[in-house]
Amino acid sequence: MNSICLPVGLDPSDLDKLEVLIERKKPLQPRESVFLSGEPFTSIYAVRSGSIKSFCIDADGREQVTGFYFPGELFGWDGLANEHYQNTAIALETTSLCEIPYEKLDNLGNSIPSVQKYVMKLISREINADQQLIALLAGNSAQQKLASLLLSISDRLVQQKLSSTRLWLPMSRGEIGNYLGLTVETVSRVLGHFQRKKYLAVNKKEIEILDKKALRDLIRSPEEVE
Amino acid sequence: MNSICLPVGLDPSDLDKLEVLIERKKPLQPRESVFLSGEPFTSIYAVRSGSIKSFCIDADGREQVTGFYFPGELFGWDGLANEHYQNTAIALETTSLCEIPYEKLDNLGNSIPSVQKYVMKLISREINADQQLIALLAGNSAQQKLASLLLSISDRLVQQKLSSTRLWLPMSRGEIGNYLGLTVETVSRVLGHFQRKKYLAVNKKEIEILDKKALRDLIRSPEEVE
DNA sequence: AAATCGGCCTGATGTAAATCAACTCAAGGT
DNA sequence: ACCTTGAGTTGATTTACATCAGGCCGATTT
Repeated sequence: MNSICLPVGLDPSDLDKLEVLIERKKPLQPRESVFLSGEPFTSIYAVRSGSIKSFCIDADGREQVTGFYFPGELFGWDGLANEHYQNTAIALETTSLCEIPYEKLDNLGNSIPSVQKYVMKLISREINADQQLIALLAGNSAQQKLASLLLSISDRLVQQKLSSTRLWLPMSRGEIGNYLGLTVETVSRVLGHFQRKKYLAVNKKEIEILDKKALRDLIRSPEEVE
Repeated sequence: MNSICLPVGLDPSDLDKLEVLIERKKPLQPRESVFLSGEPFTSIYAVRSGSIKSFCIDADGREQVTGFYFPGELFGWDGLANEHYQNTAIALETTSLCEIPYEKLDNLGNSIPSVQKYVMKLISREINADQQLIALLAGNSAQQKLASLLLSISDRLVQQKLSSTRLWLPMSRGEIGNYLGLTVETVSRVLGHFQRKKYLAVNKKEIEILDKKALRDLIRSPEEVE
C-alpha cells in the first residue's frame, strides 16, 4: 500500500485491510472537479500527486477558498455532517487521487478499532488546520498571512518532489488572495516586497525561499519599516 | 438522558447506553477554565447552560478566540488529533457542562456502530462551523461580520431561555472583536451604527434584533451609504 | 465620598490594503 | 504577423478600519 495514500500510524496488518478499500482513479485534468458542493457525500480522497483546491460559494455568490491539499493529504471530510459535500473540490493541475469510500471505511472501522481511532484523528486534524487558518485570518497583516502560507506549503512539501526551499505554487495569485482574504494586487505587491528584501526569489509560480528565518520572524512580530 | 447533552439522531436504546458515560460536573464560575491548551485530551464537553469561549495563543503570544459555545453545543474536538487540547476553554458566565470521557465514548462506539457514526457527524459539524468562520473572516466588512455573528447567535439560541430576537451576549466587546478580527472600537461603532439604523436595540450586553431582514441583506451585499 | 479600575463609547488622525487604472507578457487563435 | 485573452505587475488614489486619546459609567476598594 502506498504510504502516500494513508499516512502512518496503523499496524501493518490493519494497513493491508485498508488497502482493499482504496480505488485509484485515473488522473484528473487541471480544473476538473472531484466533487461539487451539494453532491451526496460518498468518499474521502487522498492526494497522490498534484494538488487540490476546495472552496464554497457564500450567500452573495462569491467563491471562498477553504483549503489547498497536497500529496499525502486528505480532503472531503466536510461532507460528513450533512451527508452532502459543503465544498467543491477541483484539481489545480494534473492530479491523481485515491478514493476511499466512506461506507467501506466505516465498516472496516467497526471491525477494527484502531482504524476507527485513526480515522477520528484524521478528521480532527482538519479541525486543527481550519483553526490555524482562522487565527491567521483574524489578526494578521498581508505580509504575515503570505509568509505563513509559504512556510506552510514549504513544510508540507518536504518529502515531495521539490526541496523545502524551492517550491511550485499550483494556484493563481487570485486564489492565494481569496484564501488569505487579500486582493490579487496585494499578493503581488507583497511577493514583490519579499523579493526586494531577498526573502524570496519569485519567478511566476516558482518560488525559492532564500531566508526562511526572516519569514518566520515576520510572523511573530510585524515588520519594521526602513 | 438530557437531550441538551447529546442531541437526537440515535435509537433510544443506544441513548440509554450513552447516558452512563456522562459525568455531570458542578457548575463553573465565570472565567473558570474547562481545560487548558496543552493539557492531555480526555473528554469532550457539552454545554448544558451558560456559555464557553475557546481560544488559542499564537506564535507572538496573542490570544485568538476560535469559538463560542452555547447550550446544546459540543466542544473539545480539537484535542483529538494530538491527544492534547490545542485550545483553552473557559466559562463566560456561570456554566454547567456534561463531560463525556472520550475513552468511554470510543469503546461504546466500537460496540454500537450507530454511535460511532453519530460521533463522526458531530466532529464534522465542527469542521463546517470553522469553515463558515473562515469564509466570514476572509472577504467581509466589519458590518457583515457583526451581522453574521449576531444572526448566528440568535439562531443558536432559538429554543433557549431568550427568544430569537432578544439575546444576551455573554462575551465582552473585546472578545467579539478578537473573534471577528476587529478592534473593540470598531465593534462598538458598528453596534452604534446598527442601533441608529434601527436594526438593533443595544443595552450593554443585551441585544434586541429589530430588523432581522436588514441584517441578512447586509450579509449578502455591503451597505449603501446615504 | 473619594479613588481606582475595567468595560464601553466617541472623536481625531493615521495607515494598510482595497480600488481603480494602465501596462506587460505569454499563450492561443485566425 | 496580428489580434485576442487572461494572469500578473505596478502606480495613484481612496477608504475602511486601526490606532491614539479622551471621557463616561458602574462596580469595587478605601
